Amino acid sequence: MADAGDLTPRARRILEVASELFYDRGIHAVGVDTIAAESGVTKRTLYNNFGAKDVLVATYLKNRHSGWWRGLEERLAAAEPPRALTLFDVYAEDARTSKRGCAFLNAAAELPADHPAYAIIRYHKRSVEDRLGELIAEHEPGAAEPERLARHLFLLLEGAFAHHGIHGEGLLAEAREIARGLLT
Amino acid sequence: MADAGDLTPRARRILEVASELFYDRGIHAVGVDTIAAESGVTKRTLYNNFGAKDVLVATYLKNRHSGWWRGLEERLAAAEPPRALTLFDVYAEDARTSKRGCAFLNAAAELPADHPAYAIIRYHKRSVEDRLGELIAEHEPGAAEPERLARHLFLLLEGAFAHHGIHGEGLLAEAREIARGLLT
DNA sequence: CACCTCCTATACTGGTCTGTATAACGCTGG
DNA sequence: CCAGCGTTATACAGACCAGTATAGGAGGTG
Repeated sequence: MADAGDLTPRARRILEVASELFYDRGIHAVGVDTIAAESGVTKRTLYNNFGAKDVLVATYLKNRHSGWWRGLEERLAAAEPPRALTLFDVYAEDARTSKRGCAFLNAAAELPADHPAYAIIRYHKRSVEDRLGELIAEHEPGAAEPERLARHLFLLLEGAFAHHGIHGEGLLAEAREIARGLLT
Repeated sequence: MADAGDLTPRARRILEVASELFYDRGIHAVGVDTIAAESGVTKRTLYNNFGAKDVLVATYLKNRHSGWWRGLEERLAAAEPPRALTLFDVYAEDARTSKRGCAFLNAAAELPADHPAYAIIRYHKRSVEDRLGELIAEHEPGAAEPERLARHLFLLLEGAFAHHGIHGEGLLAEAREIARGLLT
């Protein structure tokens, strides 16, 4: 399960196509034949590069995390305080792009807990919560219960994203407003 | 897609088995052959009773909603104020039973938006949010922004449940504590 | 030139998917 | 008794599933 940078051009293409299909239709609903055909590549090439579907799934999530994280840090570098709200902005932008919600929550809902991708899901979500905690700490250095506030905002964020496909538009904007009211 | 009460004993058995399998392993991961075999019934009987897997899936969620809702109202009838927190208790109890999180969120993550079951998912979650709004209104009749508070607690509740399988124990208890602090 | 790596093309294995066909059995109500 | 219904048992269709086998082509490097 290499980084996307280590991949040959064909392998990168396979990963791109697989990522889009996994996200849009779900992981179990997409077969390797479909991925190979849509990538314009034979199945042999897919298996030479990834070895198994599970590996491709894990690579999909790992790559999605690192790309998303890079974008987040870029946004944070240009953001003005309170930067914790920037996380809500980034989530809202993701939600605007698609109605399928969070790729990581969707994968977690579909995969067994011992799937190799599950650790990546945990890592991603823990990273988000930890980063949120840092952003809160930098804005409110003397807060009474910083961890509790971080958890509070994290739950708002994740609740809104989890319900994006079910509830409809505007939920993340509302969550952002609620979060803004919780910050001094 | 009948109520569970209208079903023949065999059909009820099929629905029970299918419900457990769908919840534990995911909908796409469970085939009708498995359901029929585990129910001690032939596939013909399954199809005579439900007609198609999609119908069985929709019936699974519809039945799960009505059973869960009955349990919720029983708990609410015996609860002391603020009864909004009883919803957190019920969710926490669900979470204690299984690590697989919310059956409705999981199904939504896996199914396309035009699947017959999707409307049931929307209905279930809208019902929960509406009921939460009522419980808040009865406790704080003069609240400044009751809808916003309801949305706030709803997001805490759903965020915690969505992350139950990822994050580990205790998240719903923390969400409950946060919610308690938001109620007067 | 020879080698090596990546790729193509095609076919296949063995299994699972949803859904249907055919025929017979057992119970229950008229 | 008998007709009807839900059921059993077995088999099948046609498609898809993950993954492998075999053989050979294209391009660069020694």
